[in-house]
Amino acid sequence: MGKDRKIDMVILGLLAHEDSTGYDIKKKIDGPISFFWKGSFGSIYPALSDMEKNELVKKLKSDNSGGREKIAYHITKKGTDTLKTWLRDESAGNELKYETLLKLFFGGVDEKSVTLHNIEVFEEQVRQSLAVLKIYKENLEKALDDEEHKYYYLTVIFGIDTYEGYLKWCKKAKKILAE
Amino acid sequence: MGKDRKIDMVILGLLAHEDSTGYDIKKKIDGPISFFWKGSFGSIYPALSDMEKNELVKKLKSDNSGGREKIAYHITKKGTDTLKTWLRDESAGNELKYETLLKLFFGGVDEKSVTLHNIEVFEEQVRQSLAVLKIYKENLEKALDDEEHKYYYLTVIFGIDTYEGYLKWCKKAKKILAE
DNA sequence: ATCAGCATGTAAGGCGTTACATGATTCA
DNA sequence: TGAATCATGTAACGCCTTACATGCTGAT
Repeated sequence: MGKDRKIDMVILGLLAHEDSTGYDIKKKIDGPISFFWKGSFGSIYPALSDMEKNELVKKLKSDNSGGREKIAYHITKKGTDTLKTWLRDESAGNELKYETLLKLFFGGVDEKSVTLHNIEVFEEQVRQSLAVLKIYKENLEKALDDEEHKYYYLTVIFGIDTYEGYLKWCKKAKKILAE
Repeated sequence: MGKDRKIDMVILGLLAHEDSTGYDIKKKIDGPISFFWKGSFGSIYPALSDMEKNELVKKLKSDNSGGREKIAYHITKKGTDTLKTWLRDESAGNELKYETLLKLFFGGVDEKSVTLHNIEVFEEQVRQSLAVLKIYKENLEKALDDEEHKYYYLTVIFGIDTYEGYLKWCKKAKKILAE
């Protein structure tokens, strides 16, 4: 019976920082957040509507100057309270669906070369993601005195540490398989 | 339009190793696989039915001796081929929904102590999972000559490497926040 | 002219969870 | 007797993705 939609918290979190349109929110989710969460228009717009009905967000008067109408949203007091309640709730469902690991686990069904190739593909993806994260990190280190940026920085180094661990594992795994 | 249900592959992968009932499959998923994939009865039984219709698995004659009837399934040639096709497909959607990171990212909205506490809760969970994985690892190292166990072993050390990375990050993060 | 990007939204449908329904056996 | 475990399945419902519908502006 839930009302447990996490996309609501993502939107509320972003709105707590600044008023945004659904389109803006989508762009932000596709940025650094995309390393640990995803969201599509098909989930963002309905979530905004629902939250407006529940008075967690408020529509600002739409801007019709230039282009299609733009509807920016502002977080309400009730919205901020909801966000804080969620932040203070210890329980956090960290659900991973790691298809790479699944393929690895069942690798014995097929030839060894198949698994080896899958590891290499994974390694390449990780390397690319890591490169992006390192650029984020460098830019952030120039502005670390800003308290707001600190939290962002922590998620970025989380990604870097994790991905570096993955790369180490890839090397190890290839060696073990070759034996 | 997809027919892209990954639970099918989990089931097929497990059946490739040995004939099992839906109940058995659930237990196996709740074991070591649970670190990177989840599955409930509500998804397993319908998946088995569908795959039987599509001739990927075959019902073995049910065993009525003792307790409720037991229906074991066996993977067919078509099932094995489907599994291999998936294994050989490079694309792997590694979707993470990391609520801990989400809370961290929006931590600036609330007091610092809230984030600090969330990190500590996360740290404790990781520590516990790590302990379980290390037991798996020890047991596996006694039977590493078995080629089948090698793949299992690789997933376990993946978990260990990853979680150790998380712990390192937790320490770092607490320090940065305290500054 | 045409295409990419801006911008909002709906519709269909897949995937999955939780809770429920059912019922036998084993053990305290 | 009652709880736990074994065992299969269905129903209701929630969440999300993809694809579609719509239409403006600015650059090529």
